[in-house]
Amino acid sequence: MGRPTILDVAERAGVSKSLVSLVMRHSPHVSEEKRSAVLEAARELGYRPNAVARSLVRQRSYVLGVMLSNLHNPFFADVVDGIEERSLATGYRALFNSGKRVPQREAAALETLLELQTDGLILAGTLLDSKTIEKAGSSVPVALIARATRSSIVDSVSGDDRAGARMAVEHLHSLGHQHIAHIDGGRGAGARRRRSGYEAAMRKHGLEPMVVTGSYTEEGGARGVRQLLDDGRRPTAIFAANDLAALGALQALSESDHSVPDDVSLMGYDNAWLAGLQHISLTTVDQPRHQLGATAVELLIERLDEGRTEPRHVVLTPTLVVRATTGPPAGGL
Amino acid sequence: MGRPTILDVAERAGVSKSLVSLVMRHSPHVSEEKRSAVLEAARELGYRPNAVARSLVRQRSYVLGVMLSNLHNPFFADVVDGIEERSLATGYRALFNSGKRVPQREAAALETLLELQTDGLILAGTLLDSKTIEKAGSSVPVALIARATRSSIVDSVSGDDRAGARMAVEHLHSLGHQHIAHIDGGRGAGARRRRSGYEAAMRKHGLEPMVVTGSYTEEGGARGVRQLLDDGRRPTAIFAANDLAALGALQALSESDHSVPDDVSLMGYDNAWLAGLQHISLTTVDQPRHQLGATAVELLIERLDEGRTEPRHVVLTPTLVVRATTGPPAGGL
DNA sequence: GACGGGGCTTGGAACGTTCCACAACACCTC
DNA sequence: GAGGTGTTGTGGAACGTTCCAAGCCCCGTC
Repeated sequence: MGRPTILDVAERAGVSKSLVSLVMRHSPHVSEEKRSAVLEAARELGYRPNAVARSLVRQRSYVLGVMLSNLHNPFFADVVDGIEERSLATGYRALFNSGKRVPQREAAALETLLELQTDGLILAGTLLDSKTIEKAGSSVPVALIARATRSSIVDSVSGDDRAGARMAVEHLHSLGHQHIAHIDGGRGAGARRRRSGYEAAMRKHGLEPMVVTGSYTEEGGARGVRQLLDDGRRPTAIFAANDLAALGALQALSESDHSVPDDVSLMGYDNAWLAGLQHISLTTVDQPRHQLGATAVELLIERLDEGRTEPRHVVLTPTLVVRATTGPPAGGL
Repeated sequence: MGRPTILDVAERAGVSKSLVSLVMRHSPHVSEEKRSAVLEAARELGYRPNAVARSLVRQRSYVLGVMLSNLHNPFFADVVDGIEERSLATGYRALFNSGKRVPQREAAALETLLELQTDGLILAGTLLDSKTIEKAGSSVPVALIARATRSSIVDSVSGDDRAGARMAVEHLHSLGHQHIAHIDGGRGAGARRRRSGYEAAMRKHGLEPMVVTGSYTEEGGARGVRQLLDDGRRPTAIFAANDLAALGALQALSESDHSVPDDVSLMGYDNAWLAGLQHISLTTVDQPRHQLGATAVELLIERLDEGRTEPRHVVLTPTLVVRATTGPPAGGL
C-alpha cells in the first residue's frame, strides 16, 4: 500500500472523508474535538494532501510556471527572487524550468508547464516566437519578462530598453566619445530595442552607429570584440547588449592587450550582481530586476483572481550606474 | 467550457475516449485511419493532454523535483544543466524551486515538491537537517547533491570535499605558504568537510590551522576577511570555502588595500564559471558540477525504474585549477 | 410539542485520465 | 462451417481530492 489518503485518515479518525478535507483546508465549521482527532490521525499516518488530486477537481493548481531562458545569466537570479517572493505572498507557488536559450528546448519546457496545468505562465527572457507565445496565452494567462510586446493576448513587463540604451550612449558621449560601438544581443529578448535606442541616440548626436552582432552571453560579447578588431573598426567605447556580453568583451579586450578604460571604455546592461564586483566594476544600466519578477506575478494574479481580461504592458524605467569601466576617450581599439 | 478533454476529441473523431488515449500514447495497436482521425480532431480542438489527471491515475508524474539552495551561486547553474540534460534523456522532466538558503524556506519548498507528487527529489546544497531529509526520503526517492551523508535512506552525490581542501592546502604549501587561513562555509553543505580537510592537511604539514567563520556567499567571504583583519591574524594565504566567498574576500581585500596575489594569495572552491573570468582568474578546486547533477538523476532513476532500494553514496574526485590568485608568500594581511 | 434554524457532518458526483477485461470482427485451419 | 487466433476497439472502474445538497441534532420559540 502506498501513501495514506484522505480515506485512511478518515477511517482512523472515525469521521467521513469530507470532514478530513474540511480540516485540512482549515475550515472554521468543524468542532474542536473532531479537528484534533483528524489532525492526530493525519500526523500518525504521515498524511500529506495530494496536490495532484486537488488541482484536478478544483481546476486550479495554484502553481505558477516560470520558464527561464538562461539560468547562467545572473540577471535572472534576481528576477526569480522577485517572482518567488511575490507569489509566496499571494498564496501561489512558483516552479521553474529552463530553455537554455534554444528555441526548441524552450518550446518543450513551455509545453511541460502547460501540460502540468499551471495556473499562469511567466516567460523570462524567452527566445520563442510570438505565435507560439500567443498560442500559449490563449489557454492560460501568460506574462513576459524583459521582452516587450504589443500583444493583445499576453501581458508583459520589461525595462525601457530604448531609454536605457540612450542613457548609455549619452553617458559615453558626455565623456567625449564619438566612436561608440554596440555589440548587440542578437535575437535575445529586448535586444532589438536596445539596438535601435542606441542607433537613435547616436544619430541624435550626429554620430555614426557602429553595430556588430553578438548575443546575451560572454561568448557573444567576445565574438563582438573580435569582429570589431577584424573589421578594423576603431571605437573608443563599446556598449555591450548586457553585462554578460560586456564580461566577454572585457575578456577579449584583455586578450588583445587593450586595457579598460585606459584604451577603451566599456558598458554593459542589466546591473546583474557581478557587474558590481570590485574587480569588474562595470558601468552599466540598471534594470529593476526584482520588481520585474514581482510585477509579472502581479499581472498574472490580476487575471487569475481579479478577472482582468485586457492585456497590460508594464514598462519600468532603468537607471544609469557609473562605475570604473568608462572614462574619457583614448587610443581605442 | 474550458480546455478540451479527451472526451471532446473522442466525440469529434467519432471514437471512444480509450482510443484517443491510445493514440496520444503512441500505441501501435491503432489503425492508421483512426489514428489520423484522432490526431486531426485533437489538432482542430487544440487538445493538450492533462498531465495532472494522467499522473493521478498512473500514480507517477514523471517529474523530478529539484530544490536549489541558492540560485545566485553560479555553481548551481551548471548542476542544473546536468540535471536537465540527464532527465530529458531518460523521459523525465525536472522542475525547480529555491529555498534561498533559509531552512524554513527550504522546508516549504520541499513540502511543495512533495505535495505535487514528484516521482523523485533532488536537494542541491540544502541546509535542511537530516531528520527532515530522511522523512522526505521515506516517502519518495531523494538524492542529495553536494552534501555528503551516511544516511541509509537517501542517496547522495558529492565531491570529495576533504580531498579538495587538502589539494588547496597542498598547493599553497608548495608555494611556500606557512600561514594559511580558512574562511569556512558555516552551515553550508559540505562546509564541515572542507574545513576538516583543511585542518588535517595543515596539521600534516606541521602548520597551525587558522579558521574564521564565513558562509557560501560573497558576504560570508568579505566578513571572513574583516574578521581576520580585526583579529590581527597575518595569513599570507586565504582559502575560502567556495568561489563566491572568495569573490567576497577579494572585494574586502581590495577595500583594505591588499593586492592579490602580491600581498596575499587567495583560493576558492567549485570552479564555478566566474572563477575562470580573466579579470578574476581565481585559483580554485574544480568540482564536476555537470556530472554532479547528472548522477543525481541517475540515482533517482535507479530507484524509480530499476528497483534499487539500498542507498548509494557517490563521491566524485575534485581537481586543482591553478590560476592567477595564488603565488609565493609575501607581506600577508 | 411541533416547527424552524443553525452548526456540524455526510455520501455521492465530479475532475480527466489510464487500465483492464472483454467485445467485435476478420481470417485461417481442419 | 465450427473453432481457434489475432488484431482493433470499447465501456466501466479507479486514482484522491473538492463541492454540493441534504441529513442530523440540538435549541429556542410560539
